[in-house]
Amino acid sequence: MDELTIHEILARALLAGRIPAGTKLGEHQLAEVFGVSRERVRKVLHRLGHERLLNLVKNRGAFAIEPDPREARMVYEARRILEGGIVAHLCDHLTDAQAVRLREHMEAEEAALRAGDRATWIRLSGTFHLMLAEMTENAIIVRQAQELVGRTVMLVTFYEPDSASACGCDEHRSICRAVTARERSKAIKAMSSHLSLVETRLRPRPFSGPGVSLDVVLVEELEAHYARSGNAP
Amino acid sequence: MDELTIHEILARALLAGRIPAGTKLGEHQLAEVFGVSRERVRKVLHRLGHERLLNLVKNRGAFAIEPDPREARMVYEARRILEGGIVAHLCDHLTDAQAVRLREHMEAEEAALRAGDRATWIRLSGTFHLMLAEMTENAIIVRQAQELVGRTVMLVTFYEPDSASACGCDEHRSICRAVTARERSKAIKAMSSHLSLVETRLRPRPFSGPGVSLDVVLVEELEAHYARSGNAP
DNA sequence: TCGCCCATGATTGTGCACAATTGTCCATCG
DNA sequence: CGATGGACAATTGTGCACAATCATGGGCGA
Repeated sequence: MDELTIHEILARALLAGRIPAGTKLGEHQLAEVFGVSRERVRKVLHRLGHERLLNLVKNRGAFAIEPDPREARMVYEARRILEGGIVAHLCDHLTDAQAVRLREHMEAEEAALRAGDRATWIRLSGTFHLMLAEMTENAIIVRQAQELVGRTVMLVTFYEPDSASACGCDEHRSICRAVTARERSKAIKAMSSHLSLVETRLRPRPFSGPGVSLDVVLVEELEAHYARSGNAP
Repeated sequence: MDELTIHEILARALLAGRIPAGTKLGEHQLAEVFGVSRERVRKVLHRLGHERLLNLVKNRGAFAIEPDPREARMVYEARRILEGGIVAHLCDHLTDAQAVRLREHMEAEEAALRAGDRATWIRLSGTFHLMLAEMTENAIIVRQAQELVGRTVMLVTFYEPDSASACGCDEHRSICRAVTARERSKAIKAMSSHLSLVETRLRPRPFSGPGVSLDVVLVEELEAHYARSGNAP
């Protein structure tokens, strides 16, 4: 069991909201589940803490972060600023090929929505923002956008555990129109109001039961990982 | 010697370009200089590697990153995107108090330039961009901007070891004007062209001699740290 | 009965010793 | 003379044992 693998599994589980907020991730516990030594787990935990996916408390342990409304507002505002910069940049640098890719993506999104394929629609809707970031062809910006989008997904799964709503299609459409028309100010405003709308769709979640135990979740994630890439225990 | 202190000293030395690019930072060596155990240094080194201030090579060690032109272009473009988003945001959210602070900063910059106080001017010129980021009052954006500005400083000290040039004053002035006038598109263009100008001022450095040994540099940084905050060995 | 204090158990932090990997140098062979 | 192979030295990675720290619960006193 590689340490990169452990990191990937935990990060994926955290970002997908599989591990309830506030859950304590004990070093010994994780070491036993993954069948590795404690030090291996330690390094991964510290790395996840540095990536703001876990709360590290000195001499207490690592806990899955519990989003508070202040942080949610901060994340969404950061996205408005960063992604506003992205679309402004794209207004000046979008290539024809990228414009085609954008249009194709929009059509796929709308087709999935019309066809009632909710799963596909949610997935496409989520990758739209990352797609815009990738079109800057700037690794730094892509990483920053990924980090923010990841934290957004955590927020959504926390505040809306059931509905798992996606972005509005027409809002994406208007962003695309503004970018391809090279209208900088309009693109920024479209992106900003779109993200604000997404933010207002968040509702304070009624209650968050502990659900199943952490061990069970981790074993599930472990098996899911093996199912994804070469099933070798 | 706290581990946070070690991290701060090394980060500061790296960002200021005091440690020549490509320098190997051996764990045993650092442990001896700081008078701590090797594990303490290890953790700091890994953290610095995760912050992209060091190149970590498995089973080889940690090396001060050597900037290549590709990375320089990437950093400056990322700054154009991010800081473009920042000024666009400020166009809509700048308070009167912030506008006053901006104007005061500009006047201080120009005063230092007129007075020939080069050191002050360079410092003020460097904090201008961070000041804009802080005015978003968003911790995430501030951190991202700090990271990019830090890497820029590294690039500048690498490519222009002697001149240590700063930003152009009138360029800052025009950015301020556009922001306070709430002219979004003009502000973005001003920031973008300003950063492009700064980028073109970089010259491929003629030669990078090894200079003094790493130990000497570190001891200097250590003493500088003690001089800054409570001189206790 | 309520509140405080201390002992105890559990969990994380740290130093140390050993294992693994890599780079280098020298000898030997083609 | 150049190339290749192996052994050695140096450095990093890892597991283990112990120390430090914090929550918990029971006992004692007012």
